Amino acid sequence: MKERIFVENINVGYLEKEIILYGFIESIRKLGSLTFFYLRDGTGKVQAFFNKENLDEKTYNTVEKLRVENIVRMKGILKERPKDQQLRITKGEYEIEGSQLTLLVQGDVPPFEIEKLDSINESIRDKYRYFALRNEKIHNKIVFRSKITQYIREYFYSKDYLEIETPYLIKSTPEGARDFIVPSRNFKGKFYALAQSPQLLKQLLMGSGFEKYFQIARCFRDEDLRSDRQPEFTQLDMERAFIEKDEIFEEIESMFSYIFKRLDLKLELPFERMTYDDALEKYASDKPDLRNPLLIENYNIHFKNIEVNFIQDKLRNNENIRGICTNKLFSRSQIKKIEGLLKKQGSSGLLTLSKDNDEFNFTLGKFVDEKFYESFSLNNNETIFFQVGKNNENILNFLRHYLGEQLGSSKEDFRFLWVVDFPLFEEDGSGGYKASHHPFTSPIDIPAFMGKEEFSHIPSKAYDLVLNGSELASGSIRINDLAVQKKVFDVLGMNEELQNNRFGFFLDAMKFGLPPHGGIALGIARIAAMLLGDTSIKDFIAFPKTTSGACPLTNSPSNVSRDQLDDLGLEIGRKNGN
RNA sequence: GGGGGCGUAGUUCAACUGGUUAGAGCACCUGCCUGUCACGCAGGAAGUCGCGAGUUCGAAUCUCGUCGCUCCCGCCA
Repeated sequence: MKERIFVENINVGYLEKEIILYGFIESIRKLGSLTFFYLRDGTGKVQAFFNKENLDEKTYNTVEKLRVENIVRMKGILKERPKDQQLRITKGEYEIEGSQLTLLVQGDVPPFEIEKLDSINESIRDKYRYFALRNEKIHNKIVFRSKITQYIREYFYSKDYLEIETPYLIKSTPEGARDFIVPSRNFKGKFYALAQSPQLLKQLLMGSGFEKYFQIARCFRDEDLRSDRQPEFTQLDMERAFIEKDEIFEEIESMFSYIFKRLDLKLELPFERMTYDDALEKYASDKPDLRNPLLIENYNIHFKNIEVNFIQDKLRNNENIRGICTNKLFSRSQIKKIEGLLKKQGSSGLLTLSKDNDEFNFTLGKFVDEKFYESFSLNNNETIFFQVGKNNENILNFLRHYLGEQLGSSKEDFRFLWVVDFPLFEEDGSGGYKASHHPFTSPIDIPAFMGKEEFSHIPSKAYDLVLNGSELASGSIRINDLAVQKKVFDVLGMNEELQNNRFGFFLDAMKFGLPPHGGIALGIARIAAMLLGDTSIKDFIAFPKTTSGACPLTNSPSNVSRDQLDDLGLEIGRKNGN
């Protein structure tokens, strides 16, 4: 008995020979006694046809019964197709004249047409996800992601890293994201949490002498979703002992270089670097998209002497006048539209200054003189968009993006960027502090930090890797000194008891000594999505959740039985719905 | 928690200011068809207008509530 061959392996060597294929039926065309279709297997598509005249009755009856998405085995002779007939499917230059057909499975009529998946409603696609995944485009995204994972493993193994698993059922530590909690049967009334990341455990591994660790780890965070965020997601998690951040940057750059090489893509090294402060100042974002060349500038000094009350009030109130200069003139209605969009983002208004045929046009034109205009050294056909405000980065960021799109900034390149020196803490809005990365991040200047009483702007050794405006990775050099760690916990408002309660095991480990260490974690689905130019990660996950965190395919979350609850010593108290 | 968009046949959409029996493409079913590849032609079946109230002589359409999908803000150490 002859062996099956895969569509991708079809080649001239099989011409005029009998081959056996397995797969799914797509796009049937019946023309009397001729029946054409595409046969699709896991590797591609090829056209096949059956001619009634040359078939035995049994095969003919099977061909007559054939429906789209049926699962078959077929035997036939491989033929070359005339040049003018070839199609852009995987093996367009070939076709198979079938002689035998076995209908392995004839399922129900499909819930939608696979080829039209792009326009099918998300809820339908998700409910029949296994079916949607037959679509070539999504199928290939899952394949692509698998390749990325493979290359990452290849890279780290080649560099002598150990892949070590850490538990998913761990102790709940309510810092950071909300935990998914898991009740314990043996310890009734107590709970595990699903790991938000392997953070503390990988740090402990550093203390165990595993100096080069990596893991492709699932992370669970019970927070609201976005198109680039799922409640469970996979990270490449890595950590090394005796290392500083430049070495981590080099390692990750070298890893991407390897991935790009395997994908036959070009990549320039090293990646650009920018401090967090610069990123906010020039791009109003801690993850700037460098494909957009527009920069934000501070124009306070130009407005210092103009006689407009609301401007002076705002400047006295420590608000800033920041703006973006573009080499284009905008119509009144375009500007009105932009102002409307900005207001939706929370802006209180929009000022513009432009120069057309040496004539200046400024929103507050009647309140300013020549000196004001001269201070800008504006060229003809340029327009500056101003925003007045404080902590209005989201508005400026929106404006920069919008103007970038209007001016047609490139969508093609891969612009990697390290954003460094994130602040150690952020104000939490109620007089306290919260960790801006996580509480295990080392300050840059430890002695200075240990002496401080005020913690607003302490630069830390935390860094992000940004690609085209999307955060791909986040990491830091960690604290490995007990006193420093305890002081961070203090600043976060945790008293001694709480520290021991939540992180006692970790503080103990520190007492016995953790080497200096640091690492980083990269979102795998995001990498795959970004490399293909997608903003949503959903298609890179075989069975994703909806934006409410539900799974329409399996209908989770769902109720559990009385018995299950009894086993766990649980009772449903307050609840919404049924 | 807040804001925007959406929900009508298996599916994608239409149905004006409320007004006869809610339409169309694709898919599906039947028949014809030897080079199709968005095959073509003829015919057919197919609907709890997301769900629940309300207004009205009359609701897919208006009002209120509710559920779901999606995008964004908050949130995501």
